[in-house]
Amino acid sequence: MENSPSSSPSPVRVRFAPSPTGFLHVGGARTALFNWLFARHAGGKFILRVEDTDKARNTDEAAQAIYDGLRWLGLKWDEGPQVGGEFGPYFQSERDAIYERHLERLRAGGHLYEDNGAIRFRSPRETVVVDDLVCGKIAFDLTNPGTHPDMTIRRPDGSWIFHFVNVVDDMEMEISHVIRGEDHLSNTPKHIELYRALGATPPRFAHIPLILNRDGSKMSKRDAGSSIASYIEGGYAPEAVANYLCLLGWSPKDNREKIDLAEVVQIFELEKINRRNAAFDLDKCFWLNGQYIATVTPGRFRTLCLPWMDRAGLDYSGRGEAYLDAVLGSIKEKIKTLRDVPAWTAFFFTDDFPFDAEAVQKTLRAPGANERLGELRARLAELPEAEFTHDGLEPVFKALAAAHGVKTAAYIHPARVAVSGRSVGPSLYHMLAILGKERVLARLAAAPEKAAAATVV
RNA sequence: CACCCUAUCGUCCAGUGGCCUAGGACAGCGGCCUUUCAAGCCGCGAACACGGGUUCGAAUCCCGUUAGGGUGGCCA
Repeated sequence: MENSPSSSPSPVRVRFAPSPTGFLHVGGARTALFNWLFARHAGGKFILRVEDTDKARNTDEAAQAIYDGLRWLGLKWDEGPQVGGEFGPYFQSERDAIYERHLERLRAGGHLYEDNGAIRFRSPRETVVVDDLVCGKIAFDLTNPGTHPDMTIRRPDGSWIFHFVNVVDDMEMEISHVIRGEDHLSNTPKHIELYRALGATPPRFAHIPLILNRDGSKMSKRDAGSSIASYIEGGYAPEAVANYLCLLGWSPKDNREKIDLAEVVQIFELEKINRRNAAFDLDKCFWLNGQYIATVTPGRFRTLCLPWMDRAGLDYSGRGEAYLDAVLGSIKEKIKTLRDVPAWTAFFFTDDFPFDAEAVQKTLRAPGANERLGELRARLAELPEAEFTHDGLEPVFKALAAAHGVKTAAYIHPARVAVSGRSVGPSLYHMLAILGKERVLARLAAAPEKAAAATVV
């Protein structure tokens, strides 16, 4: 009565089988991630199958969001659309002949009957035990047709119903473990009936808990953070999102939050997955993203930043790679998302940078600001080029402030706004050192005029 | 309505009979530092849903209640 594991070790083959809706849901992404982790851990295959039953229109476009999302997360599939494989086609819309064949087998076995033109599967009416890797053994009593009606597997128009094609595909593709959302748990006994009627041994099942909103409601398309695209567009690092998704229902058990995906592959086990639904905490994902950005290697950080700088039209190539890396290094531990990159770096690459109205009003137009900028410029002009470094600049500011009996901040703030147009940004001395003496002096000199000209809202 | 799953701080996760006056993280609050900050550092508040058992002993096991989620489609 149970779908017990076959005694002979079969290769691990798992699949992610989304329907192409035009976007990749975080819940789906996590299901894909867990499948991928399990496959990688076991040295098996991760397969992508597009369940586009009776949705022939725009399939390619709609499926693209899924490909993009999975690739972005780093989840490469071993078989499926665009990469091929021996078990294709990987679109249900192209597997009609296969379904027909199995339909005939069921018909020959006396498992089917017609109902108003639709085809139904006659349930054996037994108690079916699902032995789930996450949920344990669960007995479903299917003996009552009133509560468990025979499922339809084909519509009068010839199109197929999910339960049937899903089972046929998993069987044909030799899927060893079906790892899917818990919303399918109650359907699993029906699927097992189908496998048996088809003379097949059911795969192992692992139903993972669902991802809900913070308030416990079901996450819908419109909820913030429900689409993977929102993370791509929001300036998240894929490794941060993947890491966060791992932590929803699974944990390394040692209170670590930041953990490399490569390490998760090593220690991931389906049996350790929580059985409880998880609420999605966008704040924590955001925080984790900041942690990743602050600690990635300079090379990786540059790779993450460049698309954003390109999109903003920044010409960052003029001063060379060392300059670029110095600039990026100065903001790396400060920004929380890649979205911030253009605004935080634009002034490093052009003299025609915008001035923040509020910063101008509050700092540059403050009483005495112009005088201080003038004093500062005079002192910095005397500083040798070679000492235009963090350590060389700091004493100049301090000495100047001390001489006037004011806090160093009195010079720091106007200087920051003068050279960057903003009140927030990288550490000031580092920022000045990267810009270099010439540009700093020029900007200090130009600031009063710019402040006067700037439109304040 | 029936069946299934679940039930530890606001949220995520740890805890699998004694190490728990329950630990970590995010968020919140307070303080410190400071050259801005959505930075850093320190600290505080915050939970075992409820009721019965079992046991020398229960967050951990059992039963019930309640709550949340899922399924019951000719959606996937």
